[in-house]
Parts: sequence; structure tokens; C-alpha cells
Amino acid sequence: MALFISEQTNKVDKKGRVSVPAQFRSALGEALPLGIAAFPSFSLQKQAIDVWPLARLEQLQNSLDVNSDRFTTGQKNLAQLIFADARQLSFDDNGRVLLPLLLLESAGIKEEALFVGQGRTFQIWSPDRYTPYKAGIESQVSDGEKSLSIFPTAEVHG
Amino acid sequence: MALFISEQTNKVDKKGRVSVPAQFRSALGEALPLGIAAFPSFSLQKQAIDVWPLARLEQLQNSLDVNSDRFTTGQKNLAQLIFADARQLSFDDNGRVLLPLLLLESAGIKEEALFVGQGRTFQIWSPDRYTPYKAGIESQVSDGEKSLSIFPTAEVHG
DNA sequence: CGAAAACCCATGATATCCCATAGCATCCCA
DNA sequence: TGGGATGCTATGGGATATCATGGGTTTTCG
Repeated sequence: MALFISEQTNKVDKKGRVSVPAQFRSALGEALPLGIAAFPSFSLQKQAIDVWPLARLEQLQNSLDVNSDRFTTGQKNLAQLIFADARQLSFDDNGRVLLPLLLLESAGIKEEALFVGQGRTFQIWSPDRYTPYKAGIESQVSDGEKSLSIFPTAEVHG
Repeated sequence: MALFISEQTNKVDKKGRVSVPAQFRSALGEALPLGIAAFPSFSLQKQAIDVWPLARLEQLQNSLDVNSDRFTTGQKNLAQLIFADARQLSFDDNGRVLLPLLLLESAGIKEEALFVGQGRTFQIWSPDRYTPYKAGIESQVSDGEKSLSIFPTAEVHG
């Protein structure tokens, strides 16, 4: 599975449908027909929608099954909430999904949905909310951290 | 993967296409079909475009998956910004990529794009901006620094 | 039966593919 | 060693495919 990268704004029509960016769909690859799981982002205080490939939810469940002792109580509670609040969305022939009203409202999305790649997952934002949020993130990166080779164990061999 | 070295200026056509220098393409080697990731350079205050082989983004993600506790908050934020701001570009049969409008504007590129090798990565500049930038860099190299030591490399695997 | 969802088709904009060419650099052979 | 032949690179433009979007029609399900 390829990564979700870049931002893209698409329109939400009267029926609540949105095109998922083609690059995101192709990043899903074989997992496309399985669909995606969308839920209010807990790490963002439900400001936006978090989207996972469905397979990732299964991995989480498997990990809970096998390593439940390595999760804190708080983490287990969070997992419960995710399973409860997640909605499974599937693609129509044009690559659109139907965003449930509950999710639209929780993220404050009306006319436009802003897709934001986050590597293994992506987010869906109301453009209005995203702008100040992103500015905040940028301000939290120190100048010293803006250089190329800051990342631990970046593989440097060919 | 070979290194990206040297400078080269190529034209941006009406459609926003640019030929990536053949030397850079061959430096990509097998990674060529994966394409590249381009984003406003954080270390340069978004004056120019930073370009990574896509594989480098994947390494970053893998590192985040496994070693997220070794990252500072600022580093994690920066990684988020990179996934959001990066655009995945792929090559056409002639070795060109399509530079998105957003990147062109952010780097102030119009007719010409100046490719600058940076070893494992490269940059794309507007020639207008690059000239004074490079002059500044050169003036900052003090006499005592006009030769380089090469430090022994510890093997760093991802 | 009625509302919502799924399916189907149409369209404009954009990106991708394909072919052509001019300018260089390289090769090759007399 | 000269010089023509060859191939590659960068560039331009037209044809084709894809994407996002809107709207209608059928199906589903309460």
C-alpha cells in the first residue's frame, strides 16, 4: 500500500457525495474495494475526520487480540471509541464516497472537503478549520528542526 | 541510488511541464518509476522546492511506524507537514514532470526552473531567487572552512 | 409508499500519452 | 583524425484518457 500524500480540496454535492482524490484511491491499491473507515479524529479533538484503510482497523483488532497487555487502559478505551464511531465507506464507480451527516457536522464540512495526506492515513477537513490548524503546527516546528537530515534512522544507503 | 550533483536550468512550458535533467533521472535508477516527492523547502523558508525520491518518504514513514518515540514533537509535526505539502510527481516518457501551480507559485518559478543537486535530494529554484541565495552562501564560507574533513560513517540502517 | 442510497450517464477541465524536431554529444569508420 | 552517422536530450503541440462534478433513474429498505 502506497502512502497518502498531498492536500486536495473537492466539492461535497447536495447528496453528501465527495470524490476521494484519485491519488488516494490508487494508494489504496487492492484495498480499494474493501473501502475505508472514517471517524471523528480523536487526536484533533474531533475537529476533522480521520480516515483509515479498512485493513488498518483489522490490524488494530489483531494487535488488541494478541498484545492486549501492551495497551494501556486509555488506549483500549480509545480503540473502543474508534470501533464505535467509525463508519465504513465504500466507493461508487466514480471514486466517490457518501459522507454521513454525523461526520460532516462533526468536522464542520459544508460545501468543500479538504483531503490531507498523513502517510498511512488521511484526514478530511473543513477548509476553514484547516488553515489556522496548519499554521499552528508550522509554528511548533523549530528552525533547527527544519533541516533535511533530522529524522532518526533515515536509511541513507542505496 | 547515485547522488544528485550539478546545476541545470530547463524551461517550463505552458502546461507546467519540465524536463528533469537526465543525470538526475539516471541517478534515480530503479526508483525512477516510483517518481519523486516535491514540496516547498522548509529549511529554505519555502523559497524553493525540495525534491526527494519517493522512497525517502517511505523510509521516513517506516521510521515513524517503528521509532516514533525517538522523534521530537517538532519532528513529528514536520513529518505531518511534509506528507501534507508534498506532491507526488511521476515522469512521462520524455522524462518530464508536471509541476503543480501551487509549487510553481511558492517557489516563484515562471519560465525557467533551476535544478540544484544536493546529494541525496535536489532542489528546484527560480533562477532569480537562486543567484542572490547562492551568493549569500558563498560569502558565509569562511577561510578556515574552505576544506572538508570526511568523518567515519557509522552504519545507520532503517 | 417514501426517503435514502446505489447506479448510470454526460460533460468540461485537466493530465497523460504520443509523435515530431532541433540541437548536442557521441560514436564509428575510412 | 576528420567528418558523417547515430542517438539522446530538451522542447513543442495535438490527440486521448482520466478526473471531478452534476443530474437523472433505479433499487433498497424501513
